[in-house]
Amino acid sequence: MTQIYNSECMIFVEEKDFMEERRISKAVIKRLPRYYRYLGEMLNNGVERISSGELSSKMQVTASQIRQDLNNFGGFGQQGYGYNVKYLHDEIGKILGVDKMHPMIIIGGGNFGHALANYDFAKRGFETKAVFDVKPELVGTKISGIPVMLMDDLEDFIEREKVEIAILTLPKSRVQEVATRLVNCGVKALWNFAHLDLDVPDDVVVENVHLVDSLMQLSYRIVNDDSNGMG
Amino acid sequence: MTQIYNSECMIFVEEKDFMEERRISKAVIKRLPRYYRYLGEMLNNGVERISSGELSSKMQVTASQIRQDLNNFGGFGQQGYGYNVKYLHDEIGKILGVDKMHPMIIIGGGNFGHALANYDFAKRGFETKAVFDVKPELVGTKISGIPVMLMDDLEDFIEREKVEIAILTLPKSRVQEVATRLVNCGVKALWNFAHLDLDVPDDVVVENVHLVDSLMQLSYRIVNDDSNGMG
DNA sequence: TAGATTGTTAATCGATTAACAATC
DNA sequence: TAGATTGTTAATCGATTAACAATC
Repeated sequence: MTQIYNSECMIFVEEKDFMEERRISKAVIKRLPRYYRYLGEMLNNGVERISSGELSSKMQVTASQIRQDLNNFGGFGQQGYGYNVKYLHDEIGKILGVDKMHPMIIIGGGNFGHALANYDFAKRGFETKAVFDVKPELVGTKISGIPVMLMDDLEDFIEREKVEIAILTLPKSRVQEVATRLVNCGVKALWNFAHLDLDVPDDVVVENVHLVDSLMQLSYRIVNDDSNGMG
Repeated sequence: MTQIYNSECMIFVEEKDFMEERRISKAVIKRLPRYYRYLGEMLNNGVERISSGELSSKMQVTASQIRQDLNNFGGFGQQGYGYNVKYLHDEIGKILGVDKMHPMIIIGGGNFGHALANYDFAKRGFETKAVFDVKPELVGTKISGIPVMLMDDLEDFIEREKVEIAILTLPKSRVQEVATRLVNCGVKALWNFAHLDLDVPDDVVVENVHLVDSLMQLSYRIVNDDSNGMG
């Protein structure tokens, strides 16, 4: 931050330094993948341009919010025209980092590990390089083309393949220990499916998928059915 | 709402009618399962009482927020003492509706359907009654004790077993059609794993688990590494 | 040019944090 | 009782919505 002189109101105001990025709120980041998805679908349907107003009614958010969200990252539209669908889609892709490949590994060869290995994340910029498990009988097998490896090879493999993301689908009791091991050998991001909050350094990114929490929110809304009043 | 007389400041203010529930914000509801989880763990560890201050440092949220959140639902604590862990845990359980059993079905017998069928949601108040699939060869088999059934039996089964929740793990192309079918025979809540926003009546509860969106948020945070500045 | 629609500032709304009187 | 800690009101902060000048 630098204090710069604002001639308009004759006081000093704080302004961002040139080149310093604005802090983007979590709420905005959460909405980006949804914009990306809708734009991707329009692109598939051959839609060329879209206004914030049209997108607004499709997505059930205000046009104002769409314009505000996008302008956190720059002006992607054109007055009187709107947004070019392909351009905007690709730009959001770059913001999200899905224009680059991110090497991933899955830790835990159970049901969820299996399901995630079969999921085609590759088309969105995420390539699953291996599934790690403790059971020696699984080693050498493949899950939809992805090799299963032993935990002994973890550190070597991560270094060799420059793994960025680890998907954690192991039992609660073993997750923290493995997370620490991963962090120690340079994994930047953990996608955590265990029902547990991980303790990792600040520079490591953790995204939790707490299914039980999600189901409980669903349950809350069933039980506390607010059909009364318009709130 | 009723206008009641406030003697203090000599004006009329709006007050909630007796029995009318306050609208609870989504942010609060989202935090409840986490409180429930931490309290459950303390309970297992034999902790009897906890203050908002202690819980605050354990959970990395402000004590103020904890007290505000809880007081949306009533006063569960005692001045000078704090909160009784078991009591608070059970009360939040009731608020979330996990004190009652919720009959569920899974639609889609693929990898995710399998993984979810194997997951023990039952201990948290959710009982999976059946897995539905289109493949006739699966019918009659069981997935960890849960029978696999044909889609033809869907409506009958839902009525007979009073199914409340349907877990949707089918291909994108078929989800909306099935969702509509479920809503038409009285299912109250959909737990949607398809990467698609469902169109259902307002009184039907939808909770989305958009894994790709979650992964993209992770990706955003890797790419836009904000190690600079303290924000 | 006139009409449309953005980018952006200002106004509003809601959520979080701070403060403190009530009370166990 | 004195100390602790809640419940709750007030202050602050941030996010959403509205409005409109800029401009294609």
